[in-house]
Amino acid sequence: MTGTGTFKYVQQRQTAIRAAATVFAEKGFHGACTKDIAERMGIKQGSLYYYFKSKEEALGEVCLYGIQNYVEHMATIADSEQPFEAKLVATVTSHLSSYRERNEALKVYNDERLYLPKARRSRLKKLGSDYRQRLEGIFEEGKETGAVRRSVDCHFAAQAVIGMCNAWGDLIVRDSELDLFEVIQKCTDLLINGFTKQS
Amino acid sequence: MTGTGTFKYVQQRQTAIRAAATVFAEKGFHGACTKDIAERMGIKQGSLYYYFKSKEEALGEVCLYGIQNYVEHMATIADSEQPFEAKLVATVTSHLSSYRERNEALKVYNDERLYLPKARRSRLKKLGSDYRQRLEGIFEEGKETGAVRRSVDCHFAAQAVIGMCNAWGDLIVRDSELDLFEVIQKCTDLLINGFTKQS
DNA sequence: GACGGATTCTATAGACTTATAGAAAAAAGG
DNA sequence: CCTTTTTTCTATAAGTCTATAGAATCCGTC
Repeated sequence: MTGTGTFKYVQQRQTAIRAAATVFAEKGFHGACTKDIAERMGIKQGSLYYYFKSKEEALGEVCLYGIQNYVEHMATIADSEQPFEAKLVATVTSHLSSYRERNEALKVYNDERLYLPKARRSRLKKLGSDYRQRLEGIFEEGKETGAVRRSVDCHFAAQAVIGMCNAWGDLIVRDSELDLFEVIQKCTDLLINGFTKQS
Repeated sequence: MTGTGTFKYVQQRQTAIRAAATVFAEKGFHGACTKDIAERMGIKQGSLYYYFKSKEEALGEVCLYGIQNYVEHMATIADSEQPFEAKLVATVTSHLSSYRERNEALKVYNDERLYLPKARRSRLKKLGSDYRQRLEGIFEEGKETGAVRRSVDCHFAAQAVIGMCNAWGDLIVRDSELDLFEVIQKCTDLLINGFTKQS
């Protein structure tokens, strides 16, 4: 039935998650139908239920897959021994790179997670707010070391970084020609000028 | 039939648009059903079609209603005789205020417009890109007068402003306790520090 | 090549939605 | 108060979609 640890099963479930990510990103959770997802992975609609108990479960897996990566990465960045600016650059780089690597999953997390059943949503919410808090911590640390201007509101700053990354992430997903490193460069430029003391 | 200019008709169509905005914002275009919208305005599902030819038309009207306001306002700002910083503040203020005043419609424009039929979508797209171009123009002007740093990419800057406003707008719609003017204050602070020369 | 589990298929029940048609009610006008 | 117009209602056709059940196929192993 389900949950078997076969080789193919694990592999195919992964493809299923990616397929779902693509379709959800394109049509939204409610606009997408299970037939679309199944077709994209080359199986028939009914067969999809071999991998997911329900459409909602598929959404949950996509959302998790979307943020896992950069949320885990954040712990490393925050705990590292780098100066404020380097941490900020690392954060933006990690966040925006995730949009390229994981393609649509992160976008789906941002746009569709509120359609998840409550239990699953609050688990994800925790990951999200951990992320924000750690970022906030980076700003506070920056204030202590004198890198960040005294007048900066760290909570606001963290939110602004995330918001900006997501806004650009959307464009990155939509337009594959967009130069990722140019975007990273300009975002960090704006943020460093906006938040740090001029030397 | 339709299109009559009766008093009540005009008034009710307006309520219909607002009702649709709320429901679309909450459940997304595909997740919302015409019954939800009708109920919210106190009529039965079928009666909604007295005001809209289709669900898609409703979405179109909501999107238009969402941006009309601040897009029109932009022309005034761009053409005015203020220094760069004042124009930037005015833009952010106008954009974020729209989120409060027009409630969900602007959010719907951002999140759901891609589900519109092509013809309608491209008309809206034009409004959106006019907006961005004018904002870009403000930055270019700022560069000429020396307010904006030479290294700034005006196209990027305009996109960043819009992205940041939308990210905060989302939070503003979701959390009605958020202090609008505090957000405006901090956003403009970040942007001015990020893009202009320090005095 | 027969067995057993893993994977996919077909078919369908049941629920929900949009949009329309025509009747009914309400409001306006003379 | 009767007529006309506007607005809302009920009922429903036609379509779509999720999820399940049971049959069929694939595939490695003995």
